[in-house]
Order: sequence, then C-alpha cells, then structure tokens
Amino acid sequence: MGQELPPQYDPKAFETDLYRRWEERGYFRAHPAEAAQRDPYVIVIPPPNVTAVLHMGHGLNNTIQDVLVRWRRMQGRLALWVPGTDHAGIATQNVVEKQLAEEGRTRFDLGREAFEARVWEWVRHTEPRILGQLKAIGCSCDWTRTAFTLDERLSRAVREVFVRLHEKGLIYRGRYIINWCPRCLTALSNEEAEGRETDGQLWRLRYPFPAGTDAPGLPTLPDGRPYLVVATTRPETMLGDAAVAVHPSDGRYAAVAGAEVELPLTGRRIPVIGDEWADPEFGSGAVKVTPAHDPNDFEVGRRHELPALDIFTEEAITNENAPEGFRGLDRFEAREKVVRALRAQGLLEGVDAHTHSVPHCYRCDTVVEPRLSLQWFVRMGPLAEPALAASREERVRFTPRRWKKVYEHWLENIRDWCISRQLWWGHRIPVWYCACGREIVAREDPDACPACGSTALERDPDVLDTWFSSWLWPFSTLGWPDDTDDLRVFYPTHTLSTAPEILFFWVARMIMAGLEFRGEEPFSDVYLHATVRDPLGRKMSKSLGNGIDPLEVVDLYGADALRYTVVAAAGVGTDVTLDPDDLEASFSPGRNFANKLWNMGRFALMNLEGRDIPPVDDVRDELELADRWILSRLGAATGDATRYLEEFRFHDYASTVYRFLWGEAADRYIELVKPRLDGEGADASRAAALATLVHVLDTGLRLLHPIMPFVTEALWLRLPVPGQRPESLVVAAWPRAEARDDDAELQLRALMALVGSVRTARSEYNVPPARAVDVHLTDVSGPLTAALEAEPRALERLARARHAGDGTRAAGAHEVAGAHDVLADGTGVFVPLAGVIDLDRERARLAAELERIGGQREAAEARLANESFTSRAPADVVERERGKAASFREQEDKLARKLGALR
RNA sequence: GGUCGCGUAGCUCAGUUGGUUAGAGCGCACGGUUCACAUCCGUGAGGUCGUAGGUUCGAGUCCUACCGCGACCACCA
Repeated sequence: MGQELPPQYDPKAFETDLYRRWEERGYFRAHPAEAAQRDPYVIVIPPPNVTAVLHMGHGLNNTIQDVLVRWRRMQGRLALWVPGTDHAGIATQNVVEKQLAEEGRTRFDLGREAFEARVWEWVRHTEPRILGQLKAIGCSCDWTRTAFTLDERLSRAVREVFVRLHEKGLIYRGRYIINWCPRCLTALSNEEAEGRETDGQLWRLRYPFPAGTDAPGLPTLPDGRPYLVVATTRPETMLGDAAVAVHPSDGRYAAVAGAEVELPLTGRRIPVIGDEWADPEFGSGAVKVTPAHDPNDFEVGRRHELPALDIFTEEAITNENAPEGFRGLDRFEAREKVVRALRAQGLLEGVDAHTHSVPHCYRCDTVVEPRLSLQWFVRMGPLAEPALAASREERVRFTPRRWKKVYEHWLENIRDWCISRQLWWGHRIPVWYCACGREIVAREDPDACPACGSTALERDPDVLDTWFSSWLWPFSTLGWPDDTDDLRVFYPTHTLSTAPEILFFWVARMIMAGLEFRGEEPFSDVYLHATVRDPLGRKMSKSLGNGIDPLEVVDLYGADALRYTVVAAAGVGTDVTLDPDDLEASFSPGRNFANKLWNMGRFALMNLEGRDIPPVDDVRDELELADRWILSRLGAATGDATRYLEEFRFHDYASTVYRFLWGEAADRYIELVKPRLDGEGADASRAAALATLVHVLDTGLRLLHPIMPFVTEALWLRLPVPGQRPESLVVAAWPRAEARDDDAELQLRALMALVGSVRTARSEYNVPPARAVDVHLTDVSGPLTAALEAEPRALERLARARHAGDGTRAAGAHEVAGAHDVLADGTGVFVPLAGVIDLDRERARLAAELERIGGQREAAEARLANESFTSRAPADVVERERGKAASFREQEDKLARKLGALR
C-alpha cells in the first residue's frame, strides 16, 4: 500500500477529485431542519465584485473564512457559508464602458437596455470564473445558496427596504452639495470620494469695492478702490460666488459689512456678509462664498438666502452661468484662464504653495467636484444609534480590537448617505413621477397615478448605490423579506471576515440594516483581515501590476500551499507581504509542508501494512516514554490550536500545528520509534508505537484540515484509523485536548537536550558522521536517567553516540558547547566526548582563526588610528569601521574562551 | 488638525500579566548517499530590540519626549 504512493505529493492528483467528492456528498450543505440537533454557525461571504477574477486578497480572506467554517463544522456545528457575488454598480459599469471605448463606442451609443444586456453578458462570463476560483482554493460554501446582489430575490429586498425607509421618513430627496464625478457622470457618497494629499496652490484674489466706497483700513488698488482679499484653492469657482463672508466680530471689516464688492470678471455685485464660518485667523479673514460648489458655502448660503449659481455642466465644463469668454471650458482650463485674467487686471494678490486633501473618485480616480444636485438620501442618524450601542455593548466585537474605535468614531459623526447614482447598472430607484406632481414610491410597479389616474408615469432614471444592496446581504441572502426557515435558523450569522477598507462602506451599514430590519445585529464578530502587499509595501492591485493570481499559485504549488501561506502570515494586526516576482519564496514553505505530511503518511502506511492497529486506549499500559511524550505534546497542540482559533489568531494556530507535526512528530517522535517499528524488540512495543503513530497522525491531520484540507484528506482516507469513523475528514470530529504527561515531557526534554549537545559537539569538532562517539555523563539528573533507561536506543539513533558511563571524566576530555544547555534545564549533564576529538588539531584550528581575526581587527584599528582616515572619510564609513573593529574584538574573545577550554 | 498602528536577525514576523543567556520561518555558511521525505536531515553565524530619558531589584515589554514609516478621519477657504 505504502509503495503505491509516490515520494512527492502532487496536489493536482487529488484536489479536483476530492473537492468534487465533498460537493457530491453534500458536506457543505446546511439544512435548517438540522438546527434542532446542531448549533448553527454561519458566515456570509463578502461577495466579490463581478468586475474581475479574484486576487490574493480574496485568497487570504476566503481561506480564513473556510478555516473557520471547516473548524466549526468539525466541532459538530451546523456550519453554513453563504456564497455569492456583488453586481458592483459603478465598478462594473466602468469595466464594460472601457470595453466599449476600445470599440470606439459609449454606453449612449448602445442605449440603456442594450448596455444593461451587455453588462449581464459580462457577469455571465465573470461570475462562474469567480465561483470556480473559490472552489479551486477549497472553499466549502453551500453552493445551493449562491446569491447575486442583482438577482430577483435580492432586488426584492432592496425595494422593500427603500419603501420602508421612505415610509419612515428616513429616505428623502433634495438638492444638496454632493460629490460629483465628472468622468463617471454620477453622484458619489462621502465615502466614495477619497481624499488624497495633493500639492496644490492657494490663490489670493482681490475683490474690489465700487469706486468711492469708504473702507478705512483696507488696502486699495492703484485706481483708489479698496479691496478685500480672499483665498481659494479653486479660483475658477469665483465665477459662481454669491458673497464674501467675514466673521461678525472681526473689527477689520466692521465698516464694510453689508456693503457690496464687484465680483471680478462677472460684472456682478455680491454682498459682504457676517458669518461665523469665516475664521479671522485664516488668511485675510475674508472668505468667498460659492453655495453651488462647496458644502460649507452651501450652508452659509442657506443662512443668508444667497443664490446658488451652478457654473458647471455635468462634465465639469463651464456653462452659461459663467460670464462670456469663460463658457465651455474644462474646469482646469477655466482655472488657468481665470487666474490669467485676474492677474492681468491686477486682482491677483499672490499664490502660495498649498498642500491639501483633494477628493478623488474611488473608482476612476478623477478629481471629484462638489456640486449642488437633486439626489436621494438616507437619513443616517436614527440608524446609527443602535449600531453604536451594539459595539459599545460588545454585541458586535472587532478583531483586531483597534477597529472598534474607528467604527464608533465614524458612527458618532455619521452623515446622510447619498444613495442615487446616475448610472445604468444597478437597482433602479422604485420611484415614479406623475405630471400632476405626485411622487409614487412603491413595492410593485404602479400602473397609474393614484392621485390623478394618469398612466403616463415616469420612473426615476437613477439606480441605487451598489452598497444599498450589500448592506442587506446577511439577511437578503437568507430569503428576507419573506419569513423563511433559513432566516429563522441562520440569522444572525456569527463571523464576518473582511477587508478593513470597507468597514464603513459595508460592515457598519450591515450592522445598521440588520438592527433596523431584523432587530438583531447581523453577526457577533467582525474579523478585519490583513492587507496583502508586495515587498515594497504597496498594496497589491491590478493597476500596479504587482498582483498574484491565486489560480497560478494553485497550479504551481497547490491550494493547500496557498492556504497555508496566507493563514500562517495572518498575524493579528500585521499585513501580509508576498512577492509576485518570487512565488517560490512565498509559497514553497506551504508546498514543502504538504510534502512533509505526505511522507509522514507514507512512512506510517509502509509500517502499517497488513497490521491491525489497536486504538491507543487499548495499549495504554504498553506505551513507552516516547509514546507518552508525543501524546502529551499532541494534547498541548490541540489545546493551543483550539484556543487560537477561538481568538482569531490564525498565525499562532498555523504555527502550532506546523511545529507539532514537523518539529515534534516527524523530527523527534518518528525518529525515536523507528527501531521499534523495524522489528527490534517486543511485539507489544511495536503495537504501542503503531497505535500511537496512527493516533498522532489521525489527530494531527484533523487539526490541520481547516488549513490544508486536500493533503490531509488524501492521507486520512488512507490511514487505517481504528474503530468507526466518518467517510471524510470534512465531517470528522475536532479533537479534544487530552491530558498532559509532565513527567514524560520533562524526561524527553532532557534527552533531547543531550542529543542536541552531542550533535553540536560532533558538528563543531567535525566528527565524521559514520563515527560513533562515547558520551560520559556526570551529575546526571533523575529525568535524564529515566529517559536514558526508557529510550536506550535514542542516543545511538539520534546522535550516533554511546552512553559510556557516568561519573567519570575521561582524561583529555573537556566541556563542549551545549553542555550548559543541559545544565540549565536542571538535568545536570556533563558531556565529555572521549577519544573522538583530535585536541591538537582543534587547538591549531582555533589558534589560526584567532590570528586571522586578530589581523583584521588590527587593520581596522590602524585605520581608525590614522587621522587622515578619520577626518576625511565620510562619517558613516568611519562608523562602520568602528563597528567592524568592535565585532572583531568580540569574536576574538569568543575564540579565546574556546581555546582556553581546550588547554 | 484629530485618532490609531508600526519600528526586534539580511527578509517576513513571534515575543503572554515586566523576570535568567530575546525566538521562529525563509535566506546564508558548513556537514550529510542511515531503506518516509534533498520539497529532506544536522550544525552554525547573525540582533546597541528606532533614539534619548524615566519608573523598577530587574524593561524588548510600563511612562514621557523625539525621529522615521503607515492607516483612518476632518468643511479650514
């Protein structure tokens, strides 16, 4: 049987078949009826955008979710992982528009219906590929529940929510300053406008008063007119100014309050108003007011009933509200032209360099234009309160903890949510307008106006923000608004694992929606996973070209290797660094680990051939020291692994299992028991070793299965585990931590320290591998004595050494490095190596080395003593030289001590 | 401007409530044809724990300031 397995693990030979088997057997399905017996555990997937195939960030996040789901499933929970995808309104529309652009067309050439059809075509192409990727990395989703934010079921939920919020007065339509993307031609929410630090300029403009105005204390133009100085980062907006504001208590301007200035270039006169918004400390203390193009100015304008003059078209081209000569210009051309014109008229006071945050469209990176616009909004205050309480009362917990504060801060300063988008791809706003003025908001498309009976209704052309469907995901995927079994059994869900950058976009809003529409927070734990970066610390992205394709990794190294790598790298609060140009460095450790397991399995199977393996409990009395030791270590690993999973400490979980299986089970235990398996000694001893080995492998594979489901399953299915067991690791029981055996651990630790000492000595003194050495021990402690008796072959097997007696210090013997380690362990060992070391040769070698280092040190010191070197060489070179000299001195000390020990 | 995080070996990171000689993986060097695995085994080198103070018998760990990097938020024109 063992011989059938090749010496290398080949993921390709197993992964696809195993996954198909799992799916066919329905292991990933969760039936609500079973909830009576098994406690549900539910995760909803953060639905990937259908814009493109998955990247490494998805690989990381979905592996983490799969680890959690598989672990809980093994614990006997009714585990459900709901998969699906997001229509990603603006992002997907952009992708398809880009494709059209390559064909030289725009969406307007196609028309709305044909364009939507075109996007659907793209979705039908992308969605299956995304789902296929998730399967390729082993995600154990319940695929019968696959959802899409734009499918009929979820669209009903969206509509229901819109209508309900509208009925409650929490959705309203109004003209406000919103963030407008002149490239996407749509409004954006505050969150979708990302501020970017930009080196810009601050222009100081002069607004003159009419000739003859008496303005004591103000500067004057050469023609005698007094003027005000206002500062702006967007000079072109002055074309839409409605006033200049000064602080009411600002004495400098008391005389001109209520007067009018002549707005340059426009021929308009605008008032000087008193408003607390003006900060006397900033610049001149006077600020221009442009109600149609700045949110603050909009508020000032409202307070003073100023006109809001919109000077731009949707494309940010100056419109007819701009004066003659300034119409039809792109906003940045307009800026230049305005500045030139002002300068020509002597109305430009100056320009300063100015670094400030400029909002950019999060989808196309165009500078966003604040703009007065008629849009739909959600009133967020009432929704935020309960969401805030959920966090404060720890009904929703964040991992890492620090995100709690970020979340709460956002909610405490919540602003209304602009939800209408001037796009074609998305959920159409369920509002109809009648010529009679009636506005109809309805769950079902209306046939006629309830007020006037007219059938000529016009539907609002806009669609909803894509997050307006995402925020319902935890319950819309379970059937809401219908009262379904799924909803009753699986809501609320338990863990939400996602990227920190969508904490506000998605997580916070889901909590608000869950509380509002279900009366319960949608999940109890939020795990914010690491960001995947390249070695330069840059976030992986398609545009930078530094991404890694998960499928390529699966193809080269296997899904298990990918999963192991990202889970092992997922320390709490740190990012994951992967090198797209060196996949080998990033993923070979995972592949090697899978191969190590494979060979542990091969080894076991070769030795098990044809034998009946008893349960470990049946051979308790026959267990030897090594057996008791590895079982104790297994207990420790099981306890640690479980605790780490509970605490979302994935890195610690992964390394616990890794160290146990490789460092202890393979490197130590298997090496220790080889003689017993080879047929030396009694049958009972062999039986005990085999039973232990099988138990350790069985349990170890269970512990590792959530991370590396494929290789563990491939081996487990072949492992002759005694007794009854399920047909797959997927549904096997998660191990319980067994009791520790402190005596066994202490003894084995002493033995291993001795082995280490001997190995160190052998290596340092170049003892040929084939040559056995005698080891003399003095002051041997109880644990070590016991260990040497219990494992008489250990020294020979692991260190090619023979225990040549206690208490005698052979002539010419000396202490070797490492012996102190044993002493520190409380086991009191002295390890002379008699007769195997050529002390003369060793002394000569050390002396030569000492001389060489001494020469280097002297050279360095000579350089440092040379004044022309220290005064002329660059400081860092001198410093380095100093460091070198010091390090040589240290090395010399070390060598001298060693040499002294040999005399 | 506010809030938060990070600086430990060449690289990526662990370091519990302060406690002997600061760890792991990778990389590097040296040595290995033992019949599970060279995708392996063994050994080793390499660290002023960002800087400067402070608290303490004792600080990588706690406090203060500073330097550097990063994130998020914010209407300062």
